[in-house]
Amino acid sequence: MGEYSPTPPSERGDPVGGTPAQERSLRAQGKKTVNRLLEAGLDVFGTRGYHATRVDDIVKAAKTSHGTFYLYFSNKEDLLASLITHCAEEMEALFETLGEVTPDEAGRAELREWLGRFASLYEHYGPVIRAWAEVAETVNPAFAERGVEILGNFTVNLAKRIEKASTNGSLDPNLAAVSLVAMLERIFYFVFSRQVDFDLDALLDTLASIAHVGVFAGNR
Amino acid sequence: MGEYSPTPPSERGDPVGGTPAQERSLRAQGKKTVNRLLEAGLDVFGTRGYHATRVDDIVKAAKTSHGTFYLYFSNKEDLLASLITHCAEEMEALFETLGEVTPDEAGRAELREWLGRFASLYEHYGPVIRAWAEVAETVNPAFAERGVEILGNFTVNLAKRIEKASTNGSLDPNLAAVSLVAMLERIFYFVFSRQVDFDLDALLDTLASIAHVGVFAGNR
Amino acid sequence: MGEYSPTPPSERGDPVGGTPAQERSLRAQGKKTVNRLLEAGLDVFGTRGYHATRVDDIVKAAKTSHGTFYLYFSNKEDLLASLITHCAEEMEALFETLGEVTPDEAGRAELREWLGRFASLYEHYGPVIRAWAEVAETVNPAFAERGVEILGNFTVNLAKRIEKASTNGSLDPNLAAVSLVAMLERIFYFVFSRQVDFDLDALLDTLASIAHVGVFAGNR
Amino acid sequence: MGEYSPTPPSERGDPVGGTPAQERSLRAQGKKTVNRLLEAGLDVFGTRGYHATRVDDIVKAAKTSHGTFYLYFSNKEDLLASLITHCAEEMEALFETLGEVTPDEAGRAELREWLGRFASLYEHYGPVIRAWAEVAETVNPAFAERGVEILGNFTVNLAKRIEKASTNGSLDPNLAAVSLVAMLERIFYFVFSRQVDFDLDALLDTLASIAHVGVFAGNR
DNA sequence: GATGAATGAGATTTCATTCAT
DNA sequence: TATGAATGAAATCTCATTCAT
Repeated sequence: MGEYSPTPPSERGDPVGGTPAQERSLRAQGKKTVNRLLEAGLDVFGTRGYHATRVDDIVKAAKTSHGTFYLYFSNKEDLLASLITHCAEEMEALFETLGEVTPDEAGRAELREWLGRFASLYEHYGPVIRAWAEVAETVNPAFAERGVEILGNFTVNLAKRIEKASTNGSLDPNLAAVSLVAMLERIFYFVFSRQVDFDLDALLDTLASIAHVGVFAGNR
Repeated sequence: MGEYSPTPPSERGDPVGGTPAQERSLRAQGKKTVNRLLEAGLDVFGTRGYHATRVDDIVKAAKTSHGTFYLYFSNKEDLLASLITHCAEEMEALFETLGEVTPDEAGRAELREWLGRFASLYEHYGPVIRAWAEVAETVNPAFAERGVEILGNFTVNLAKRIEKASTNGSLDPNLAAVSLVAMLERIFYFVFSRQVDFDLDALLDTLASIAHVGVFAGNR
Repeated sequence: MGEYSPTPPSERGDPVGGTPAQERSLRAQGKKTVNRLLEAGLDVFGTRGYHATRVDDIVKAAKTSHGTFYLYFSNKEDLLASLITHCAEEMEALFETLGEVTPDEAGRAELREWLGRFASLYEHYGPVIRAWAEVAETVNPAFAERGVEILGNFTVNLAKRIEKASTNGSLDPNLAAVSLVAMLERIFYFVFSRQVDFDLDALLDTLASIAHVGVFAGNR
Repeated sequence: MGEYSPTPPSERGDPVGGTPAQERSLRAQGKKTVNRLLEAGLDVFGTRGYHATRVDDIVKAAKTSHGTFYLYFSNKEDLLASLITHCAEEMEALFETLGEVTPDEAGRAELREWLGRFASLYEHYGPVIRAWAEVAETVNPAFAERGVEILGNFTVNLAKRIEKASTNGSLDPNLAAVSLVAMLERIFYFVFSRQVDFDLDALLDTLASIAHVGVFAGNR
């Protein structure tokens, strides 16, 4: 399985803190704390779901205090925004890594590899991606815009390749691209939230197959 | 487009109220109130999302009072349970209506029709379906079980047909079935929550195409 | 001493509740509670000062709960706004009651009577008037506007009379009017906040004298 | 206009720091920091009001840190105390400068000059004077005592002169003195907090006139 | 059957103050 | 001497739920 290992925030140069954090200059200790909070947030969003998690949960998971939380983030949504920023970067990077998808076995393999990397990313950032969608719809239009931007870019890209590959007239490349992304988002959600219990490798094979044959005119 | 018109609760014989309601026998006025609350709930869940809606929102939308709400439902979750019951019935009925999917044009048309009906159902019950997934994951395992039951039944069903049609070895029928459902759930969510703006008919054509070619070994 | 008895909110037809209260329809009990809160607020502002009073203090004084407070007012400032509305009405009414101020003894008496009424109003609404000024400067410009409007009206009025009476060239009627009002506001503050301990009647005599002789060209 | 230029703390030999500062001996840099904090405090009290300013605001305005603040002052009140000490000294000095107020034009001019100096002082120390009154009432009786002491001295002084000048029986010299001070405090507050927009020279003329004619038996 | 009123537990948020470097 | 980091007590505010009419 083609692995893609999402860089945890703590291993990057500059953690992106929330609004209050950006108005201060952070030293090493401060950055460490920001990261602890980000990771705690991701963790708790994953287990309790974004809406159900209270700032208190995050603070406990990060072994720090309420006061400290508000030193770096203006609220729970602000922390989510930071996570989204990180996640968005990873997604954009990932989206660039999809090579050409030919109708032969090589094309299928390319897809399969890429799906594996996507699954890895989703395994890590799933809670953020789900919260992102929820919040985009109801709370903060800015999140929606960023999402549309990223998905849009990828979709356009994907659509071009579909167009090149496809001989199927009833298949709109753009719609097909979005449909694929939708499928991935939801099936990974099912898998990683343990609502269904599947063998991941088999699933990735199946997804690659559906995509390859269904939209890239791949040989069966 | 093959239309499927989900029966609104108000047009059925017996509205399914929440726990408190079931312990009493409702007269005409009571039933009307239950229905107003159910529809208000569905409506508000749609605009604000399940977690963000407060009992107060529902009560205002239904033009009634807090006291009245608790006369018929024990809490917000109880109201969701009622909606889920309705929705589950509709889904089960819908799932039965998928005929045989042959590799030829007729099979594609069958799929296409059925997708249209699913879209109609989703358009109405989308908020419930989304809340269902959210809540299943975190709040109430009973919801998860009911979901697994329904989806499981359908999936098994679908898988059998895929198996019959498919000649593609790398495609696990069960996984393919779930993947299809996942795709539909998410893409309809995108569409009906207006996060993307598509022509529904074209989308349904595309979805039918992907499914037909990708998993039912349909001709291109 | 000419007494002016400010109508307590509870004796009026319609208590002016805060923003949340205006969105609901209040029954008798609700109105009673609004009034209890308003009076408690006035009371506590008086003893602790606006800034130092916590919602908790008001709630305790009104013998009700936090929840109830926020049922009728959106915060402490909102309650102050209500009190200001009441106070502003009383002030406008009071300002209309100043008759002509002639240079003779009758004029002095007229002033003296009116000052007594002002003192009474200030005794009741002092805490509001002080908070009004504080908050106007820093928190909410809307309060400032209302204040300027009321004082402006009165000042213009007063200035006209000063102009009629005065033969003193170096005395700008408008400035004189504002100066008088300033003097009253502050001296009453000193007196009623017990920062100085004076005989009120003697003080009113003195104030009447200063005003009469100093700006109304009254005989000594 | 008779100008009185209040010595800024920074130009004096010994800045009066707060309690912690007095327990240590300050070098040049320390004194500079104390002064930066004092001036920042005065500045922020002016714009946000004493109660609404947080230590954080002062610290930001002084371009220093929380830690540093507490190196020199034990809290916000302690900083106010320092400012009050400075202000009190200036006021006492100012109060000594009022010469004899004769009924003729010279007396009026004397008053007018002095008022100009008072206005200058108020322009600088207004925020302190206002905070002083607020805090005296509710927080710290020591402030009240100091205020009474200063105003008392001045009032007694002023009262003697009023008594000498006055032939007006209904005018209690003490009360008249306090009333004058009250008038000045409030009208300068109005002017310098920009709640009203007046020509300062004209205002001073008017105030001088009211005081001269109203309490010093001056000729019109 | 219906409603507005009331409640209080719990969540969020602020901020003065202390601490380690 | 200076500073950013951390803390936690206390305040604000929300909202599901119960109650009296």
